[in-house]
Amino acid sequence: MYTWPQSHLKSRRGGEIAVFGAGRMQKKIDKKIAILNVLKEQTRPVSSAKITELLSLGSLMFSERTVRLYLKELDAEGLTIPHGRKGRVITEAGLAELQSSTIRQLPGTLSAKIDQMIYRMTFDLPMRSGTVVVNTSLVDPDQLADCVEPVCKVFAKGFAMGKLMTLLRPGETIGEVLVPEGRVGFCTVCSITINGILLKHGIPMASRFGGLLEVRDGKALRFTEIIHYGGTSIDPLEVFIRSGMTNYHGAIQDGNGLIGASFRELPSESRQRLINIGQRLEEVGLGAIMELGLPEQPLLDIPVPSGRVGAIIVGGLNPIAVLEEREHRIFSRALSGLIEYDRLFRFEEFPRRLQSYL
Amino acid sequence: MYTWPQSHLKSRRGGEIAVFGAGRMQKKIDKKIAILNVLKEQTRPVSSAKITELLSLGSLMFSERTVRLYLKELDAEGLTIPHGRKGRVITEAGLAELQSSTIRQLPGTLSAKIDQMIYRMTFDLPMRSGTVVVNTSLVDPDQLADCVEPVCKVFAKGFAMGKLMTLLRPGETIGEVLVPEGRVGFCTVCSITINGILLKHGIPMASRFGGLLEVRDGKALRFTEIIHYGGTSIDPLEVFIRSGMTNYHGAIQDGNGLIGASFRELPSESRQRLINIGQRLEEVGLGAIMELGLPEQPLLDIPVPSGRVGAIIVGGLNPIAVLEEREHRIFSRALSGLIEYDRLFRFEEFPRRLQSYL
DNA sequence: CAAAATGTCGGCAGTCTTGCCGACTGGCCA
DNA sequence: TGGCCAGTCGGCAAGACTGCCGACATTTTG
Repeated sequence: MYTWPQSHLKSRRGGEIAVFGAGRMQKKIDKKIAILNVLKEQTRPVSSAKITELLSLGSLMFSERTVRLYLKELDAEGLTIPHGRKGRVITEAGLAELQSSTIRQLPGTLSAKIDQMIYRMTFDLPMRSGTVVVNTSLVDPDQLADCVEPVCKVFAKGFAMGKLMTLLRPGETIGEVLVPEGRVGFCTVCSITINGILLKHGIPMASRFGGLLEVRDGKALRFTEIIHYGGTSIDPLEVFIRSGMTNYHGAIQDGNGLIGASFRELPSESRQRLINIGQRLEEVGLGAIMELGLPEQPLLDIPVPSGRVGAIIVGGLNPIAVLEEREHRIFSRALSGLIEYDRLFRFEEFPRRLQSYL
Repeated sequence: MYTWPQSHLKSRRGGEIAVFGAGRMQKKIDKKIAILNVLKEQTRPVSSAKITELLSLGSLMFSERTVRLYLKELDAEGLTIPHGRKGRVITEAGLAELQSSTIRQLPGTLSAKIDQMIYRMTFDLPMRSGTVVVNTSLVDPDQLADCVEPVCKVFAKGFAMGKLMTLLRPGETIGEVLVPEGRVGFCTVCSITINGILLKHGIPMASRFGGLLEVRDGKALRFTEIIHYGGTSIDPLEVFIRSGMTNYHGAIQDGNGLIGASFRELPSESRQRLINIGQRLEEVGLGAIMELGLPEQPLLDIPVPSGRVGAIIVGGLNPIAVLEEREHRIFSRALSGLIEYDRLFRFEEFPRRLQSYL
């Protein structure tokens, strides 16, 4: 299956021509794989529109009609089966096919991991319960105690994702991270939790890139460095923090500094709904939207495709970055795992809670 | 010019559909802009084949025929003019058009900078003269003296780009970097010099990503982290080094460690020529090719598009990374500028030369 | 329960993309 | 000078992509 005629087709002259285009058949295969990949993540039948939407999260842009066309082909090949008008599900054969061709994927970029996490989290906004995605840092409790004040200030100034956090004791695990003896796990809500919540409300928010955001008087000014999620295996904010390129000191002092933030985009029609939901997020301590663009309008000079709006979301790892800035080497892991919402507490409680870990 | 019908075209039902695809017209515009961008960099007429080739350096994949089609349209719009069979050049109007739509570009990714540097360098392999692209690190001469041995070892073990380097005195400048009083500028040849040299020989080598390469017994094993050049504003290797994620200590000790390297690809037919040129590069102290894949074959599990081969190139910044690993904070700038080839000397001279800077 | 609303699917047609070919030009060599 | 080669160009047709529509199924509403 999927043997393609393999450009033997060098024309008499201009022999190189066939080389540059990846080849038609190859493109088709790639698209099929992409679709199967989306289907793989879902348990219930998915419709073509939904698939298109999910695909667009990963910057794959083709129309709903085209997706439907491919689905038809996939049906014919037995890789998917239609479930009436509910949509399609992937078959065993489809999974196998995916397996065999998964080798031609790049080693896990962050986008992939983000998608996964979004599917797995369960937080329900009206119920205020379920799991959220968190970042975890392993730190020496004494060093942490030293930095209680600036950490709280990062929250207070709104440079953190929401107002919530939690602490883990030695021996506890989160995802694949085990808190070792003599350390404490410092968890903050990861900003992609927002994406997850929005997706459950039918708003497909796509993460474009993470970067260092220059703030002036507490307002977002511009990105000084960026790394696209689609092109990295390591979390951009993690990198900037470890490299000591941030400047939270200034940010919490007088509102001028460099903080971690990320750029996302969503369909223009969802804008108003995002504003409504954003308000409710603030109420439950998960507010994170720093800026929201206008349809078609560049945001901080960053252009958005037509029909979409841009948004700036503050980085989840921000509070812990002040430790690194104080030359304390810490181990941070973005997207480390899921945690129940009711295990989180407001940052104001942080100093008191920390006592029991010292 | 370039007003597009702007998706008012919501169909009666399924109103969202039009949103996901970026729109046909938009796609066309993007392609035209891309072509104009290529043309802008060139002074002499360029043919459609050449343009396709250059375009493919930036992962834009469409066929030579398609480029020709667009060129025709551009001609008609007066943005380019055909120069007989030599090719096309961009017109004033074309440049203006580019200017006005340049706003919808992302802030300078590294790819863009790489392209620029490649065009500007002038090194000529047969003549062994001209300029090459270098990375510069500003370091305390005493700290540097401490690390002479490991630095030389990185070169000796072949974990550096070639065998050459140079030193700059306080007050000298390279690109936009000025060596301050009390520091010395440590320059190594940047690995994209290879791309530039190859391009002059008609081989379009595209840089895909930089990453941390795990070496086992001195052999490349796999990438543990990667960042695509197309998606970052900051040099990946710079980042990994600053984050302290490398392990040169091990690499030069027993051949097991983590070093900076980058993944590139080129057309399959160029493979043999690359081998030949690679040999000559070794002779002039610019050897950097660690691994070269086979056509169609994944290299270190990294797939390549059909008709292309992958290559692993060692990172130019590698020698200086040992300093960072010894906890010496240094300032490094990849792609800092151009320097004359004859100002470089072999690393064996490094200890002696350094004396005069102490 | 009927009517309306929402959402899926496939057909059709127009546009975009690309492989292939023949025509042509300019350079090189016998 | 004539023939061969390498490279460019445009025409043509097949294939891919997508907008638009009508046919239906399911859900919601009054």
